[in-house]
Amino acid sequence: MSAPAPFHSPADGPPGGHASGPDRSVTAAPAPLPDRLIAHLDMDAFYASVELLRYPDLQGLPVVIGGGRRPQPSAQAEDGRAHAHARLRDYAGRGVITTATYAARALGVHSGMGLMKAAALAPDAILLPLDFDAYRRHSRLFKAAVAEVAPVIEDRGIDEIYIDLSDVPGARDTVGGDPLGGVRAIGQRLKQAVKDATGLTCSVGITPNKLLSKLSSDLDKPDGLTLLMPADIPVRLWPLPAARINGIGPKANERLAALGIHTIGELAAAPLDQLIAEFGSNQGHWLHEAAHGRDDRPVVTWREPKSISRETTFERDLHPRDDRASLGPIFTRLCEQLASDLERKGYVGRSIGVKLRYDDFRIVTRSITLPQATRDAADIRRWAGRCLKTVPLDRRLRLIGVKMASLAVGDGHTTDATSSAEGPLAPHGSLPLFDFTESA
DNA sequence: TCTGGGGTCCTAGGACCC
DNA sequence: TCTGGGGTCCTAGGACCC
Repeated sequence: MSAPAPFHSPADGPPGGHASGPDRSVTAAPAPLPDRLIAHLDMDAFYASVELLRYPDLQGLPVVIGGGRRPQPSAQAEDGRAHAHARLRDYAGRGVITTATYAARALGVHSGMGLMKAAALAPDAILLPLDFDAYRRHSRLFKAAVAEVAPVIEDRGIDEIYIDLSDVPGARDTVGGDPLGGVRAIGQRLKQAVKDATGLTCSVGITPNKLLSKLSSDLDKPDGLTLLMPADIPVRLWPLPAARINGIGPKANERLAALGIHTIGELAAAPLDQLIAEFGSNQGHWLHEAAHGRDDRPVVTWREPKSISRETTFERDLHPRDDRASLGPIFTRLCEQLASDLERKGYVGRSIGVKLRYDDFRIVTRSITLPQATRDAADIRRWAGRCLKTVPLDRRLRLIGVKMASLAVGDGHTTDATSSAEGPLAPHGSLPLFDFTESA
């Protein structure tokens, strides 16, 4: 358990050894290589690219991957030709785009967009369902290929990784008078290894830290290789929108805009006091450091999971009372899936929680901590049911989920103490409460 | 006819303890 | 006869990311 905080608290102070401001000028001698050389490698339109390996005839066409829970309505016979694929216009349901090919992005659709909305923009785009097994297979392949070149890898999900190149042999070699020649060659080797192993392209950024590398891998997509060193920050970083910084989302971006801050350079020039006044000490300091390209988070090769969860969005909103007959079995199945996930991964947990999303998109959560860890499906179901009883169930639900936290490595044979308790939870207010968890 | 599923981390208040 | 003050655990909500 060595998960570092993603942001540096003010107590950590700024990382040492840096000049304090935007005062770099062109110098005659090349700057020495930084202490660390960190790569961020991002697969290009990953899910879509894996699908194009399978359907090469779709190359260059607008294709979106995504899906709802409904069967593809007009997926005709699987005769393997382009006309067999569903079109976006035929979709009906609640799915979102997971990945869009670059041709589809040119039509204005992007990941996260609802498929119904995307269909209005690009009705003729091809819609392919998700095939997670295939994506996981290719994910393992590209990560293994990278590990052959540079073994210190931090997993950031199915399609991206950080790689610590600091101690890779040759990384600090000067090639043809270029002090970055060695590290550039390693970047090219990484890309070639990924291509050889998977047939897929990726984009790589190499810089002194994770923050800058993440930004840089995005500067020349697809199939890019971008090196960015501290002296490049004013020219290459500061013109970018502040929201390009990993960790500045829509909310923070709006608050920055209200301060008249739109670019990373404007953020770098903002008085620290002003940022702290607006965002608090922690985030204020972090914003300031980030805008100056400073980040000393290490590349973390393994971390224990903190929680494991299952959730599902219904095809139509369900009422806790009227649709009790549907909700009960769905809820039970989520608990069983969660129990089997815990077993497969070798964890038990002490904190069981539920999550509901109402039809108006409001989310409520409830959780309870048990005296003993468990992974038993019936235990989970029982305690999650107790949590549900404390939630107002007075309007339709869009989503329900179950989560286990406070995880520990374990085999699940150490406890049965929680099995039959009637517990401490009191109903919430005076709202009508329905228990759809008990079979009628 | 908006808006998936699986995660991480932070904040903030209350309980409880020394 | 006010006002303590840290530290930790628990719970709920929210921002953000892939």
